[in-house]
Amino acid sequence: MSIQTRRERERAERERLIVTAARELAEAEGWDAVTTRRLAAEIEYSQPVLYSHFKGKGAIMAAVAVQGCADLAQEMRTARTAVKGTRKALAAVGEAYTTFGRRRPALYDAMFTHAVDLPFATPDAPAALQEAFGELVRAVEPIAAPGDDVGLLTETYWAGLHGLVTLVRSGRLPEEAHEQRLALLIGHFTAGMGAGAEAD
Amino acid sequence: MSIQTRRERERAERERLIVTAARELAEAEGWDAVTTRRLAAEIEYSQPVLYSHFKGKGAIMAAVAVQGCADLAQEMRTARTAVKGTRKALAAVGEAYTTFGRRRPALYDAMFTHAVDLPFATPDAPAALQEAFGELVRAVEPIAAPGDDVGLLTETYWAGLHGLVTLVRSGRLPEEAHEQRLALLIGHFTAGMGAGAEAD
DNA sequence: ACAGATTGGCTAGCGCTGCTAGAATTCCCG
DNA sequence: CGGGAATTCTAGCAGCGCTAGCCAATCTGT
Repeated sequence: MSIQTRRERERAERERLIVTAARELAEAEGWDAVTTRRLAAEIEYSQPVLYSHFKGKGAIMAAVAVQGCADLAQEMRTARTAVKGTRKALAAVGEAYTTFGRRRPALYDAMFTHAVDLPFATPDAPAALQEAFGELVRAVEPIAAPGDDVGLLTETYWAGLHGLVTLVRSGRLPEEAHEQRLALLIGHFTAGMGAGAEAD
Repeated sequence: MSIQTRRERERAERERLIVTAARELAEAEGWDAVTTRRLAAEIEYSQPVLYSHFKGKGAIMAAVAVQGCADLAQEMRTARTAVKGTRKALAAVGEAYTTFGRRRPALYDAMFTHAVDLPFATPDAPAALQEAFGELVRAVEPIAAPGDDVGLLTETYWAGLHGLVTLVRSGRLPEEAHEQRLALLIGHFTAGMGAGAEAD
């Protein structure tokens, strides 16, 4: 039994190594540079080893994406709990989200841009995904009007943030006015709130 | 001179043929199916002919994207002028935009998702791009508050629409509640308007 | 402790991609 | 009708994701 567990442990560690190498390579040189040959060289094994861990390159990217979601969730939580007030919390989370997307573009692409067959909006989505979405929900929920569906409202806010990130990153929108656009988005989502709800 | 012009005319026609074939193939089977070999077979020429017209596959996709922008601009204009009232106009354009994105996903990807080196937010952007954005501006401008920068507000609205389209299309958001999310987005963008501005 | 079974990794290769050099053909003009 | 220019095609390069089949190291049963 000890031998079995040791092997499983080593195998799990190698799997972690693959995912880490893929993420680092992608963040350093973009996903185009992440080829199975290059990745195999990076982990100092031959190509077929990758396929004994993952079904293919897409599955490796999916694993990186899940890891990235955990990172994003943590950054959003930190941002949200660092400020006081519902309006500020929504802004902080929005800021954290877009900053993440612009600071770690390759990771962001794996998570939200590239086609990747992960279950997303279902109960059997990976925990990290649900955590990240949950952070958004916690920020949006306080600004929802009485009759609003919080889930749908969160998804809509998410879409706004995602649009800003992707359009800026792909050069469709100039980078410089990003903060102003983000402020506009947040402003419109908090416009319906009661005026005296908080002391700014 | 007559011969020269005839050749140029034939050449221009073949270029149109390439772009059309690329668009149709992409819309029928996705961009992965649009290989240079396949495209060459489709137009009944050999591969290198493509490279005498375009710098590479990316340039062909860019040409398709520009053509798509013209289509989108027209559909948005039709939608906008078909209704009366600023709020309804904004909704109609948003609806037209997202419908376009979901009805012609391959075209939409070439325009707004895939990396393509087209000048976007500059004066030397292709006319079709500026037209499409101009249609958005015309719909957003009436709902802008006095101090607002209309351009930035339009970009923000665009980002919201783009986020909705891409997240739904990639399976990150369930398709069914799309209309409700769109209504939420539009609602928040028109929330600041004076109540009696129009008769619904 | 040793023979046989099993696991696991590697070499080599398939079919495909975007793209291009150089041969071959076609066309125009004198 | 022949020479020169423009144009198109054949053939191939390097690299991609992925996999079949061999080979060595390891574990198991006696």
